[in-house]
Amino acid sequence: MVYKAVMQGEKLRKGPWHVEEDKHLITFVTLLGDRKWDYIARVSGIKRCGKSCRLRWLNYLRPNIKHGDISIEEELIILQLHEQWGNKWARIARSLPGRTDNEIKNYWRTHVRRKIMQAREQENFQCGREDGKQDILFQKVNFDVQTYEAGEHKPVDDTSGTSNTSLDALGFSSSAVMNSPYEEPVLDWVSNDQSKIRHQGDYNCTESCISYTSRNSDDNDVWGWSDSIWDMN
DNA sequence: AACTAGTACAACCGCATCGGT
DNA sequence: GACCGATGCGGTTGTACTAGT
Repeated sequence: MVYKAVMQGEKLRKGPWHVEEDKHLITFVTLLGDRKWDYIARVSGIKRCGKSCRLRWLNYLRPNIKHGDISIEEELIILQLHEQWGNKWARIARSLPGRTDNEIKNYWRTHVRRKIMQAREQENFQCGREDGKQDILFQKVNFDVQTYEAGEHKPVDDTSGTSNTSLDALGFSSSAVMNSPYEEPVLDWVSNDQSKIRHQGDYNCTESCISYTSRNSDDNDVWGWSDSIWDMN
């Protein structure tokens, strides 16, 4: 592995962390707290800069970090909050216990943007499904493409008293959402959705044609858009 | 089996902001 | 108020892994 192991200044390491480094870092953060990173880097003997130590701790070693797949609830929250706040990953991460800004950012880039591009490719047949319906998340990512690429985000209108989009339409049972640690954000998103659709000029569909296709099965490949069609350059 | 392309994600970099002096 | 180091944040890069051919 040649992860550009360039030494910097006085032999500061770069690249992937070794188990021993992790152990060292955990020990010293436990002793000294997760604040004085330059100090920790110096006294611990870890040949890393404080910044690198902080990042390793926050994104990987910190207790209560959730590793593993982003759940559908979490994804919905990410979509909603991104729509509200734009690329404020740290802020979004605070609404998702155990998830880091880095993880959410990566997830957005690798999963959601791909869907956005797919949505864009299919713009020509919006609402063009045989049954006259359009996938709800398809609509959302289709919406997000404008806000993301413009580097802006539109505040979500207050939707008091507007919503009735059913959770069932999103493929969730109400109880599943209610029992979720993310209950509020999910419900907020659901309740906001109709007004968003109304206010979004590019939405061609009304709520009457909203549908949701389940992600977690082989039968529906709404998420399985193949090929990387997102090109940053 | 070997190669290639695509994907996931850890880690780095640069800039902005904060806090102490 | 200016300076400076530390910290936080978002964007980007590089490598490992996986699936397809």
